[in-house]
Amino acid sequence: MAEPRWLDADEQRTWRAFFGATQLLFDRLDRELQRDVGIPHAYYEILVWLSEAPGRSLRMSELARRTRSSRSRLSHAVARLEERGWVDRRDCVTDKRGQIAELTDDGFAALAAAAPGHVAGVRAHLFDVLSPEQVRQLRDISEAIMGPLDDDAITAPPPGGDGPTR
Amino acid sequence: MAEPRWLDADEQRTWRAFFGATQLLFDRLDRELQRDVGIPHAYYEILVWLSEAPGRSLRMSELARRTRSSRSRLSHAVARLEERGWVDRRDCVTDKRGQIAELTDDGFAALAAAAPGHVAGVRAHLFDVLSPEQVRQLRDISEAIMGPLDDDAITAPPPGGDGPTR
DNA sequence: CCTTACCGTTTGAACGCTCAACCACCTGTT
DNA sequence: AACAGGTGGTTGAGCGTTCAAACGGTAAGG
Repeated sequence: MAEPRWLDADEQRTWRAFFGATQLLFDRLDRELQRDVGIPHAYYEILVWLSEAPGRSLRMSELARRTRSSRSRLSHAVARLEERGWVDRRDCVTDKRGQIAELTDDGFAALAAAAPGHVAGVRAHLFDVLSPEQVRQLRDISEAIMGPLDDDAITAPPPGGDGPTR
Repeated sequence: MAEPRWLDADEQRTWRAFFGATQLLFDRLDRELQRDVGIPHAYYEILVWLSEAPGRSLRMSELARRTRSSRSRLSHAVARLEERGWVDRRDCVTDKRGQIAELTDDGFAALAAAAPGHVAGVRAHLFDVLSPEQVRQLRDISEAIMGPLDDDAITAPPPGGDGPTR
């Protein structure tokens, strides 16, 4: 194990600010959504992706990919949304293993009711506190971070040496 | 409710990038920590704050404030860490309602073992993919976001903490 | 004192997420 | 045709977080 390279004072301040900002921001948005619509943000994302898809429907596996969710997580989530009557499940014709999730009219209505408030929250807590220049910077920074992580190898680490480091 | 001001194409791209980046980054760090140490990042934060406090101990309420956690959440978390033998609870002398959480030697050792890997992860997935200029920008952006959301800001950690740096 | 309101902390139920099975189906090889 | 290995999706147990309720302790006014 190599000697650790600690964060210097500047890096630590940046890290704490970044960590705190994202924690506060997403906590806040999640809480607002929970209060106004009664669902967590992850469920809202599912509704959004479905609403934007042709036929308001997507295969489970594709929906999982887009929401960056595990299949298991999505399965549980769609089950909940189905209980609420906001999503329907039907079999896939071309692949009998497949399931297709479709947004119901009630689900669409719920999303339409929720969206303005949520967008207002994103605007109020994010875009309104940044300059146009900073918004541009944030996009570049985010894409730089996302790039290396977005490899679809999000699953399991290679079975190689399992030393405590990594 | 007034007419919603939707996100334009640029804002949407920024929002999705930011959302995706933070989701991927924190998921990854959390997963690494869970695999290497067997605790979620929130628990790691508790250990860090305790290690930096004088006497390696803090009142529950103060610890909750610093970790931006609800009292309930912290209570559950400390109970778990206590089961593991990494934290002790004792009564507060000056206020009989109070409880004081103290990091045990085992807890300190666990943190010392965990920290290098975690810092390496933060470096690899965040700082190493950004230019120095971008790091500076990210700090400013984060502080701008955090400002309005942080109801009771946290003053810098008291001097003389003896913890392993983050 | 006694009351009333507030504060610090804990508790238990409900819920979302993770992880490790598991089943059904598809695909390629022989 | 048959089989092996991979893929799509679900299930249930276990854990962490939230929420509302509870309980003892403190503080301030009569």
